[in-house]
Amino acid sequence: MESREISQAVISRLPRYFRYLGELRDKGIERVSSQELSDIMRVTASQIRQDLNNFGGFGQQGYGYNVEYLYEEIGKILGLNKEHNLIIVGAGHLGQALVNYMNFERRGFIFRGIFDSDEKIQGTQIRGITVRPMQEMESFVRENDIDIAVLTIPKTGAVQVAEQLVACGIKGFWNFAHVDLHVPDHIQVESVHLSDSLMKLSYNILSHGE
Amino acid sequence: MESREISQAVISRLPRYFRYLGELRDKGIERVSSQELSDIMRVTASQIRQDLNNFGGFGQQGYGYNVEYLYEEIGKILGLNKEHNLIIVGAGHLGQALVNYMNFERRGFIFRGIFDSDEKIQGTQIRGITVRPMQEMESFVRENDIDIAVLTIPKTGAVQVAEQLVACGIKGFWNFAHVDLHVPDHIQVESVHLSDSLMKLSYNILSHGE
DNA sequence: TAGATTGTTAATCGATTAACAATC
DNA sequence: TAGATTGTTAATCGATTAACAATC
Repeated sequence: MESREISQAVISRLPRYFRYLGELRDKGIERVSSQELSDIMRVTASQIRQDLNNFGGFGQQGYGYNVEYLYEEIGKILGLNKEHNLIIVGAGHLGQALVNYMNFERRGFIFRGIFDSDEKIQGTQIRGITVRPMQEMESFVRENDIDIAVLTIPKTGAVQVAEQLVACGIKGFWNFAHVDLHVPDHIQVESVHLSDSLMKLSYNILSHGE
Repeated sequence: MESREISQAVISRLPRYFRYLGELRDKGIERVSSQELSDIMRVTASQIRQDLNNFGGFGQQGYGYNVEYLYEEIGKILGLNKEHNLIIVGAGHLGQALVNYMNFERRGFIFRGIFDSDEKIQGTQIRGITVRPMQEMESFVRENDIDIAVLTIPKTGAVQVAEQLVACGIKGFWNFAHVDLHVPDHIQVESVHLSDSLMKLSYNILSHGE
């Protein structure tokens, strides 16, 4: 059952719905119609209804959607009701910034281990978590039920590290290395290519055709 | 002239072409066909040709594309042949990480100023750049020909800071705050919503329908 | 019940892929 | 010239929007 795949375009929009619903909830608003949400979020009401109905009928005709309920349901769809165990590979500036960012933890994404090949920082702590040598990574992942590896290492090492982690049964990568990871189908990769993003901005800033 | 707008889907792929062409160039490879590039990049050859032809005929029948030339041309399309002056607003962990990341500078994105409302870090330096108080931001932007503002502040402050910067003539925002910025049409926003990205990964990790 | 608004089907739009004539 | 490969048009596919019957 549940044979139709839901498109990544839809999935990409869910966190945004989740965010706006959270804000409505925090304001104490109880119900919202697709049209009201459409006005706030600047997407069509049609798209909102279409998107939500991929996952079930969360609304009620003549009423709209219950904010609290829809918020909770989207949270569940996104897997935010479960804890995720993460490791971070690469304790440079970006790795440290991510570990220090509290909001991930609030959503159930818990950093369990930090790994780095630089001996000078091994043994130091970042937000109470010890930086470990790379040699310990594989056993750590196996023994601590790690779901997600965050790669904040230079691209040269990333492919090989990813291979190791695949062999240890990792489920997904949050990849900040500037390289495309090729992993088996059942393993997920979400890449954040910061320089690609900046280049896109650079393009859009140029005045085209006037 | 140049009346047709080029879709953001195409623009998003340009940095990736640029990256692969750079790698081919570094390997000393002189020419590449759309089919070869297709095999390496795992996109269709048709898409590559279609994408490139939005900007002009860079290839040659029977030969393919000259790697060096195409690399340079895509760089120009992305505006990488020009320097961009950036400021960063918010000198927290993420802000520091971005300032410290050398590769942006290599591509012509130069951090000129850092601003933060926290008096304790004002006056300190990050990679040789002094952290300034927010009050100095507007005049700094006006006097230093700043194109891009990188927002690494909490979402509560972001909207108001963005408004100020729009009034100072900023061209674009690289927005890491967890909020959607609404700015006039001629101003560009490229958002990096890290938690959205992580939630998407979380969804994809769940085993759906088996 | 009447009004409101969903869930869902149908229509449109845009993006991707295929095909092939042009041409190096 | 013959072979290769582009540039570009046509066909397909998928995603978005519109419309409306179902129903609370």
